[in-house]
Amino acid sequence: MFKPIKNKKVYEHVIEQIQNMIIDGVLKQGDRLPSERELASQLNVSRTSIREALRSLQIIGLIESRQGEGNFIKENIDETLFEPLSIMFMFNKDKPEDILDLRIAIEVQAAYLAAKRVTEEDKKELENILKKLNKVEKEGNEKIRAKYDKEFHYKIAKITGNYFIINLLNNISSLMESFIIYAREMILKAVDDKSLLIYQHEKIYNAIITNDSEKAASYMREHLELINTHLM
Amino acid sequence: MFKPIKNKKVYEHVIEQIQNMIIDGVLKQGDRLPSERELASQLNVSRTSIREALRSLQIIGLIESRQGEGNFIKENIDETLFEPLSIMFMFNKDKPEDILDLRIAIEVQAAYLAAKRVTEEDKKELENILKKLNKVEKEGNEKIRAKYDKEFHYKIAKITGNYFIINLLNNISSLMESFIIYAREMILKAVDDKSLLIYQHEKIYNAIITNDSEKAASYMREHLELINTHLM
DNA sequence: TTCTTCTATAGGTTATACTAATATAGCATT
DNA sequence: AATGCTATATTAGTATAACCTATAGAAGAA
Repeated sequence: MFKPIKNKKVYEHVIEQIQNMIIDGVLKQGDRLPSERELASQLNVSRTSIREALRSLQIIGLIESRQGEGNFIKENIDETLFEPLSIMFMFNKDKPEDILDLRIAIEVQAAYLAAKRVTEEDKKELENILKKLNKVEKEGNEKIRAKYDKEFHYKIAKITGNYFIINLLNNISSLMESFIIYAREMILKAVDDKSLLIYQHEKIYNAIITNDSEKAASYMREHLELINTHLM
Repeated sequence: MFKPIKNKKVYEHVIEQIQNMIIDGVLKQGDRLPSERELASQLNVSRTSIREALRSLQIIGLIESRQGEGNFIKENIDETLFEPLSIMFMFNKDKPEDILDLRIAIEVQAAYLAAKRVTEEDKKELENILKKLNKVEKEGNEKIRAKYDKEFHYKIAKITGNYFIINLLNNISSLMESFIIYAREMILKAVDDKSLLIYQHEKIYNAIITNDSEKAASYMREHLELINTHLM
């Protein structure tokens, strides 16, 4: 008979409004929001509520607060996922290897899609990275080796053009580095037969440039499984 | 050469302390935090700062605020990723199909791992779901069909025991449902040859119960690619 | 016992005052 | 003309106090 009154929290309303303004294109990346006081008066709520909303938007990576300047829609939202993934990792600390399996999921699909979508320009870039990688593979410097290795995998993700894949891979890498320090270097040291790694990279590369998506995926899986077994 | 001076915001300190208490095991899932006023006095900061910290922790899904009761460490953090993924989706609205490729990434790996880790009990459960699915496939009700279809895929993710995979799949499903309403029903309607779907599900099932991870992965990919093409 | 009401305490919201960082403009020195 | 300084306005960051609202549990009434 009697209808219940509204319930939603004020700060939730504020979050919603700002999100909508972004969806509708009123606010774009890099734009500055009205000042907290102005927002408060425009929405007719207290500045505290505005701030709680802004704080939330900041944590999920949507805006950036700069004291003395204002609140801005983030240009680069590549780290959006990092915090939540870290949280999941925290509660999952018994099984850190799970993150490695997630990485395989992403990278295998990345290789598959890359083989389908690779352009001529991509092929050249990928070839360059591979050449550099093979060159330093014979020298001693682990760090440089790790750098190009990372670049190779990252480039493949880039070729897919899939924002989620690029982003997830980035975040997984960050997470791995935070928790398993120097993971990559350790892995590379653990693998005795360096030429095996070179060979695997080349197989992946060849599959991608010949648009053989199935093979690209399975070679990538083979490559990452090898690395995983050495990590355990 | 010159190092920047410290700056950290007060609420960031608060967040850090609470996170550390969780990592160190002082606070466990379901535990109640001290009241806001008590936290404020214990940490010697204002309640405003405490609240901004708590609000942030709430948004990333770490705690839950219940008015009149208190703030609690979340029991079930399955929705942790949803918000950030939505944000990414917002900025990526030109290419909604990217989420489908991410889904393939997750599910292909899920099938691969499931084939390796499946137990006898899992096999029975999966078989039951498959039987129900085949049964309703011939009847008309799309909704029930969609329900069991979803259950089949979810069970495979569950078998992996990988928290990230289960969680990501959940979130991707939510996201798909939010943005592509009734996606699953639409897909099922679009695929003329129902028996093809049955056949694909059975191939995946057989690969998993015979521990053939390679085949499980490739059949799963085939299955999802078919669905994707019908969605575009 | 069962139901209602009261009460203490929790989070939710507002208002106000102050602190700290930043950009800008204007002025002075060189 | 370039640099350095200072005052000022504007912004976010923090603190405090008061009050609103939801909840659980105690107290009381039936």
